[in-house]
Amino acid sequence: MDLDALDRALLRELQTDARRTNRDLAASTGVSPSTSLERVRLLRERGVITGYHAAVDLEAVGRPVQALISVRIRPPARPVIEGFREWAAQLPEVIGLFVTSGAHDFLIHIAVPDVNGVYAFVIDRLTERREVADVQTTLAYEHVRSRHVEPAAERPRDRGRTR
Amino acid sequence: MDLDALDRALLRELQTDARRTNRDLAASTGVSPSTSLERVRLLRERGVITGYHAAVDLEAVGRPVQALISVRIRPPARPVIEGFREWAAQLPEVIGLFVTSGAHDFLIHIAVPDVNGVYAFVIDRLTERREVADVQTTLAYEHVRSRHVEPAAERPRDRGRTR
DNA sequence: GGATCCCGCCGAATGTCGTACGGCGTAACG
DNA sequence: CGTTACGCCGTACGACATTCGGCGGGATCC
Repeated sequence: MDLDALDRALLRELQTDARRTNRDLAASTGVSPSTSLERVRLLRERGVITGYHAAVDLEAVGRPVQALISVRIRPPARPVIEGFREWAAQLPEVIGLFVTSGAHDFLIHIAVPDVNGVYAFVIDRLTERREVADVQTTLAYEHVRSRHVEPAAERPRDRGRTR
Repeated sequence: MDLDALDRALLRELQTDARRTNRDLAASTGVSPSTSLERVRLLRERGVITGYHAAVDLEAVGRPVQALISVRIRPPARPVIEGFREWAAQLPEVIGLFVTSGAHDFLIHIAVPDVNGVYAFVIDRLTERREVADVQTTLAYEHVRSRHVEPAAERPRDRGRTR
């Protein structure tokens, strides 16, 4: 999976603003619109770009309080882990979750209207599940997402001309 | 900040696919294109939608290994916290970070090419900073993001007709 | 070393779309 | 019961996405 300079430029632009017009993309990357369109199509087809999503402000939608819930699952066997993951991932309070190593097996990121929502999530919802052996709650004062992800490996490919 | 059923429907659609055409949005929500366009414009203007971003596959860009690094900062004073946050947020390995309560002050989410990258991040980069008092590393086997965020408060507003 | 193949880039044409604007119906208010 | 205001709709225009054929440079093979 090699990405040349043009691919990386397109990825950077689209991560910053997925609604930029193809013409703008072409202009800022220095290629013709048809080329940038084809490259972006390939990036999607190859699975490099998995989708385009609108980002919403959690405060603006009435869920300003965030928390991280560490959960230990017993037994930590595959069916149990996967079952819990699917169940947790679609709870309305959950906006993300990690399957982790270490003392706990999950780290669940939730956003709720107030601190009571955090408490309710832990003592009402999580306790529904028998496999939950331990829970540890951490408030998140802020969640910063980096602007864009840079590809790591860079073996420059040079097929065709690079006008 | 009240969002009616149409706003919520538009938010749901745009979180799933930010590139859907306005005509499609209008058709699937049952309003005219001019109405959906105006509503989306208002959602952006009010700050409910903060942007549109392409999602990239971390494996496809050569960074398949993820980890969560808990960091304790000393002293946990505002200038120190904010300084560290700004510094950490723009490191290339970092794809997100939380400012947390509890035993640690930060939870840093990184994505790197291999496990050596995790080790290097901790012992090379983090040790550059004097304010880092303690570090704890957790591997993340998987990161699941929920499909979309539902607005919490729903006071139905009913301005104008709702054909 | 030269001819050939291949692949990616480009430019133009077409159908679709985003966007602004004027009018209207409904609901709320006095 | 008259008035006001707000949001929705339809239309028109300019811009855009998308497709297709052709071209040029690099690599390969003889």
